[in-house]
Amino acid sequence: MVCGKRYGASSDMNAVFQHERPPCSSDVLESLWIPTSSSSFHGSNSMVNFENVSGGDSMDKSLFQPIDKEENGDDDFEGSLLHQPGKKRRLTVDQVQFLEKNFELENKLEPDRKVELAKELSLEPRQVAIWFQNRRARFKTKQLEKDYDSLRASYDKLKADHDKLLKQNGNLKNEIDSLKDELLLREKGKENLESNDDGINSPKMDIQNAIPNNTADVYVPIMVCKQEDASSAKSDVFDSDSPHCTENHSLLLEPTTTADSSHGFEPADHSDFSQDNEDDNSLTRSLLHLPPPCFLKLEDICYDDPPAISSNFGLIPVEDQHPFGFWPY
DNA sequence: GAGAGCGTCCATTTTACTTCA
DNA sequence: TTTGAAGTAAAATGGACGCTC
Repeated sequence: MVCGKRYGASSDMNAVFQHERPPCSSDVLESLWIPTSSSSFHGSNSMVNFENVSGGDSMDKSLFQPIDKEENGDDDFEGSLLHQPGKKRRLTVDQVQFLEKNFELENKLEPDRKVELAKELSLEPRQVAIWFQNRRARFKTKQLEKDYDSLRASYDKLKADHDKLLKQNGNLKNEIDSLKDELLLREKGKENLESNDDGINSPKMDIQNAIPNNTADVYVPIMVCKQEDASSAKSDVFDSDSPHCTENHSLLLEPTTTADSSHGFEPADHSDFSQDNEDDNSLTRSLLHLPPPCFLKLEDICYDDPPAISSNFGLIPVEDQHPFGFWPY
């Protein structure tokens, strides 16, 4: 339990007051409930100016005296609101209003202030203390309700954002799957094409013939490109009559200078491929089983417009490569 | 350190008052 | 119009706990 904690005067007190009314619902008493937000106060002890609480000089202290016997309807009314054992009386509108003003200034009650308020209102100090205590409880309840509403609104907003992100994630996954399917279809079509063309003048034969026997020869470096780029590039290559078509068969392979390599090259670094799941790796492996690339001796390559490739082959970031695997410049 | 006194907080009860059938 | 039950809000109570002396 936390004792002695102080509730600071909330800036929302007016809002609180708007929802709270004095314990009176009769028309006569309701007409007396006129919240005054511009009342002036005096004194270093933050006490509400008695005259100003209920509308100025016209309001005298009689309003804080016991209400009329007939209005009260109490036969044993003694003309005082001082505590009477066994009798519980509701505070008058003006008393409540006066207390509200003081509560707005300071929701804690110092002993001196309590006595002074009690004297002003013709109440027992104990009654004033109890009123402040109950008022703090009501204020706390209101604050809890407000906090709950605020938290609820935040939660709803976060949940909406979360659901939106989940939906976007699902859409992206679907897009990835569709792209994978498309890639597989292209690979299947390629294999079928190769099986039909197996024989003389097949690209495979050309490629194999183009592989030099001397692995120590200098080969044209290769580029690594995106999976889909490689696929599309291959399609273009095999469908093309371009004299440079064979250059692109090395897209997925890197040159190696190791003399003991049986083929003179090794599979390209797969780090640039999607590594999210095993499917991607299997796709990559399947791509590696495509027709061997064509390696040309450097001196055999003729460039109409030689690119500055010597330092970029194999180093070009995947993202920066041309989508079709051709020279990016 | 123990304890009395006083305060607040909290849960609960009591009471006043309103609404409605 | 009167009346009593039900509901509500506020006043008050009692216990637990913290702080000071």
